[in-house]
Amino acid sequence: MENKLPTIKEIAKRLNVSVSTVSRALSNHPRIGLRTKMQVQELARELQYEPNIKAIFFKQKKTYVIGVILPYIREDFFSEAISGIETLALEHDYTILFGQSYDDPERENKVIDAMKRQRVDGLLISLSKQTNKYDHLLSLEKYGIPVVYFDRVPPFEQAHKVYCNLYQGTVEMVNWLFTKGYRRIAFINGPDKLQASKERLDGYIKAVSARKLKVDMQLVERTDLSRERTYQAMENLFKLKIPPNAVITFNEYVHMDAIQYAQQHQLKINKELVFVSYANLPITAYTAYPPLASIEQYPYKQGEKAMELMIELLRTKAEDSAVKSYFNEEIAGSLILHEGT
Amino acid sequence: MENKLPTIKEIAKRLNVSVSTVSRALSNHPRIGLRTKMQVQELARELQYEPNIKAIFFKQKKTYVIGVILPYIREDFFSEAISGIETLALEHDYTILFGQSYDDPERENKVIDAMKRQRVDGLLISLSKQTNKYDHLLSLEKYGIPVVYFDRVPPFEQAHKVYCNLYQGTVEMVNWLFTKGYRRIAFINGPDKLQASKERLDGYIKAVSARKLKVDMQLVERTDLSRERTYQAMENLFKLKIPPNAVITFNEYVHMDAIQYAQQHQLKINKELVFVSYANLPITAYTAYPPLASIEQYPYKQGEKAMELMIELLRTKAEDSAVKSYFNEEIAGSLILHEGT
DNA sequence: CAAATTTGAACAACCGTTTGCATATACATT
DNA sequence: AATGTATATGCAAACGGTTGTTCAAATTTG
Repeated sequence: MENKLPTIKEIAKRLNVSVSTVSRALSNHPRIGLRTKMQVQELARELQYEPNIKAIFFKQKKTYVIGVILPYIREDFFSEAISGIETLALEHDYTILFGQSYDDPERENKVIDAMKRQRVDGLLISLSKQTNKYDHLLSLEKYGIPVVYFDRVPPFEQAHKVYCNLYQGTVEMVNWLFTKGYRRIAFINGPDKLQASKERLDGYIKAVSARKLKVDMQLVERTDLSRERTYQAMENLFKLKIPPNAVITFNEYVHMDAIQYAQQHQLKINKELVFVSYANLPITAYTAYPPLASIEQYPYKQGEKAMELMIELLRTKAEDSAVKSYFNEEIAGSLILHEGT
Repeated sequence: MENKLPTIKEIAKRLNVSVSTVSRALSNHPRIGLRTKMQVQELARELQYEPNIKAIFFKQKKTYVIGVILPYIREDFFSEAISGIETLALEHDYTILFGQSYDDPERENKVIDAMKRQRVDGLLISLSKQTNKYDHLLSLEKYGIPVVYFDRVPPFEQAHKVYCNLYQGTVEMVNWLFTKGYRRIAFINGPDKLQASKERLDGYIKAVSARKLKVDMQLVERTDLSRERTYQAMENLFKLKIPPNAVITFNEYVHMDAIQYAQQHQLKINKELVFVSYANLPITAYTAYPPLASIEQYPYKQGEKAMELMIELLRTKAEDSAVKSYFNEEIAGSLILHEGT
């Protein structure tokens, strides 16, 4: 029963020719006679022969496998991103090896090691929000495994990156709130370490100060993205003497937690205060209080772009590894207004 | 710069010994002298040698890679399932190769082929809802690549399966609605081909007839899971002379679409009619009208279980491939009531 | 018709590692 | 001194392919 996968040897033996002949016949080498070629090809078809890519890759020192590591596949943002990656990968005959870090640097390292052991051709990674040591990643590059970071990118220059710049989008969003008449705009930001937090904050400060207003740092809170910390942030904001009438949240998971807090505390959402956010996840359309506006971060596009760079890196690697410049691909986030505002 | 990954040969050359000696020294073979062993091990450490697992696997004819194919990673159900798979896989030193079918049999086959080419040790798959040909899958098993189906399982017996039985849960859910006083219970089912649809319907019919009531087939609708078809189903139900006062939806994506329809048509949700569903996704907690009750299908557990079976299959494969019985693992879905009912 | 050229196919090395078997010392035993 | 026996190491084959080189036969050329 256990039909072994047919090999080139098997074909050679049956046809009484050498393996090299079979190999060449299959790849249509001109030095092989027509008769032999036909015979080999027919038998191959008959046996449903498929070359053992592992053996070939092994020789070529390529695996055609790209590792992808992201924090939580549950988050729509990342499942969209991996879809972009996968689709492009498939088109170029790459396959993707999957791993989650669960925002835990230790697990992240474990997964990185597993991928290294599997000898992936390259690695796409969106960093855990806690990651602050980069040796594991850097060592990959030393061994010739290119790494492209996307969305959650490291703070240093020497890396290939794809991310969404939120600075301009944030400025736009704040301006939009101002034109709608909201003056007291709170901002619940994410973890300090993330570049994305810095960009958002810079945009916020820029937009507020452009109105010749002093930035009130009491209105700027921070959350580690846990529900508890978000509740805490909301509490701090709403016990202020003059509470905000608009809240910008770091992303829509924070948004939903903030909304829940607001509901529990009888705040009149969309009346006495409004919410705007980042990510523009489709799921919010189904929720009771979607953000009035949200900044689209194009996860699918980011994934695609990251994979595109990877393919480029792998293509040029062989040629001149001397030219060592880094890709730094910025996708501008854009403000999406939701219905009925 | 391009530090090649060090090989056993490299070490052998530097120490002027043979590769076999190095290999044995590293695996602590007793026939190697202490001095040599130490030298080899030290140099290995120094060069940060790591064995090329690909070469070893190639020899062993194992890859330690398990393919996972599912319809849409975006759906929480599947991202939970893959997390269960991944975690267990990692514990057993397996890595997972990822692919989505997007519910398209053609793409499904492409991905299956890619996985076959990559010579995965085994395949876990949740079928596309359109799949009705199984040759691609069956051919894998012929070549000794075990396949375990989860959640969306094929209709025939000869396959390893893990799924959630919804029959009993559905009976419970209908009974619960009855005790709450709802008598006119509609049912928006999913595609006929899915076993899951059949189970749900059987449970519904069983529970209704157990009350000595005649099953009114006007109350049973079907959707292909698209928003349009769900709207259509809702329309059919609510133009009945006596419209339902409770609706069971196939899953929570259908639920959310149905809710949207209800809102658009000024139906008084949770007043003149109530909704219950399947899947029990956490996201519904954030929505305006979560289902009053939902049947938990334990995606994480299903993923874990499927991987567990796979590990078992791979473990026993070597031994006696004669014993060819199929695993058929049923996990009972359970009714979860939501707050405030 | 011998020499040169083309054609078709086999040989062998290689990728990195493991492992059964052979070999070469050194030492102990008759 | 001859034999036996550990002990430590090397050789070579194997996994499934690719590819540069060699070699023999068939064909063309002068």
